[in-house]
Amino acid sequence: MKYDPREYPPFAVAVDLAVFTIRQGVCAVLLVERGVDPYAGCWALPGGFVRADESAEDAATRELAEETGLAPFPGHLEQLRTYSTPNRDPRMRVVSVAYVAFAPDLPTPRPGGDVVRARWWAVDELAPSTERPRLAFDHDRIVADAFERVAAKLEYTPLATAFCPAEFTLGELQAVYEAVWGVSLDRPNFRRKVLATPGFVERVEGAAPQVRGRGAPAALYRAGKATALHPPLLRPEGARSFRVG
Amino acid sequence: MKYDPREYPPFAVAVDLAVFTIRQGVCAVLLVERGVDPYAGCWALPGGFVRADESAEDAATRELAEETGLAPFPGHLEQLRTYSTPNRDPRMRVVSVAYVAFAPDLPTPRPGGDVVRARWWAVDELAPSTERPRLAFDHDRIVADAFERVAAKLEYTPLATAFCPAEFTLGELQAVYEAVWGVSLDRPNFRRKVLATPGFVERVEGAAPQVRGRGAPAALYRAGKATALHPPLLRPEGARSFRVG
DNA sequence: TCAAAAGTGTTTTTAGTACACCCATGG
DNA sequence: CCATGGGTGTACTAAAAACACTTTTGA
Repeated sequence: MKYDPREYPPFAVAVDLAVFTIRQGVCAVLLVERGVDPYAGCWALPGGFVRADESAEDAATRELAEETGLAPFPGHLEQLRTYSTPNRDPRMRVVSVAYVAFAPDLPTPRPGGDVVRARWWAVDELAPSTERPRLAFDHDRIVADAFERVAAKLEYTPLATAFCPAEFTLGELQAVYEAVWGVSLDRPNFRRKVLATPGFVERVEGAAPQVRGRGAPAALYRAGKATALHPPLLRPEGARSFRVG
Repeated sequence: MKYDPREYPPFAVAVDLAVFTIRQGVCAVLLVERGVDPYAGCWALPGGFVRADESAEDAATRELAEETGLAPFPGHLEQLRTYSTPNRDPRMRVVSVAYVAFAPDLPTPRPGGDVVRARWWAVDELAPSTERPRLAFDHDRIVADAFERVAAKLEYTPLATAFCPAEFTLGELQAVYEAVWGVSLDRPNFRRKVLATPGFVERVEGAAPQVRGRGAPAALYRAGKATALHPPLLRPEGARSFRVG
């Protein structure tokens, strides 16, 4: 490769975060309202520029801690993909590395910096067929890709546990699957499947705290050591899977 | 977001291509030998810088056509992930968006530009336990990630057909699976599985050309319209799946 | 005592596996 | 005529789906 400067035009590199959680049985994503142009007043994914001395992963981790106020972040963070359409940001050439985070129920973040407001949006509120907010840049596309990634990851990894607190019941775990996939699952079969998969969950000895409502007290589990599910827990036919835009 | 220039330090953005094919029943990846420092004499993935007016996808498509000499490229191209460790390129800050390509057997590319040589490397030649060539930058990591992506994609998409010519026999399709996964599959069961999956392959009327060796003439198929396999074709336990480095 | 949630059991259906076997072709 | 690859059939096994049922708690 030659050193002709025209061969490597300068780009700004940013990260965008699609942080998902389950609140009241509904899958939701965190958006912030932009206070400045471009797209002032629009909702956008939280994010920021990658600094000169850090990797995109570092930038995503840093922004995630800033945005949620929690360090270390208790959930799961992974790279989604990179968006690089030339005019996706009208100000300048910005390449954005998008990340997906799976979070247990977090406190609603306090606004700060250029952010006017921040709130959780149920994924249904952003679904294509509904009246939905206008998102900044290509963030509707990123949200759709991110949500599809979340739904797919639940099939072949145990990452549904990343939506739960450190100790959880099988009912809570099932609620994660049902919220993300938009279906109801057969409880006995779900239970058998989870317990039959080595390393998915580990039993925690001790009674279940009876703060979670009526019914018999449930056994508590924590996340196991497996990183993949063999065989996978495939979503049923009618499961939700939307494309925004 | 403010317009403080320190917030968006300049980066060079590059694409790297991990192009895989099946040759003589072996899965192989295309590498080029670098002629200039850094890493002169090392083998590297083909790639180049993203130009000011194109997306990373465009750059990958362009490089793929240049590298293989074929436009349009007959196989499948998809984004893998982005690598952004601060010192991955000693010259300057380079963020690289890596792509994976699935190719039918291509002619060995002619060198050109800064490339001294180019050749196909069997994935076994790059496996961790063997004496293997030193790869430039973090390309051993990218190759490993890319190969894992290929092996996984065969499970739940019909993209094995992208390794085959436009018309192919079920034996050739099975050979793709066996080469990538490093296992032998039961032919009757593989056949049933493929034919039972709607949209995986379509029958092509007409006889099979008897140029492919001995045995009875095989029926010809072409790729179907499905984009995913329901249910997936999971690799057996002993299937190959290596991490380089 | 009833609704809600946890947990167990059983039957049916489906998908996957492991084979044995015949056919067509080229050397 | 036999090795090689294509194609069919069939029995066995494992997993998934559907659903009935008991238990434990809070209201």
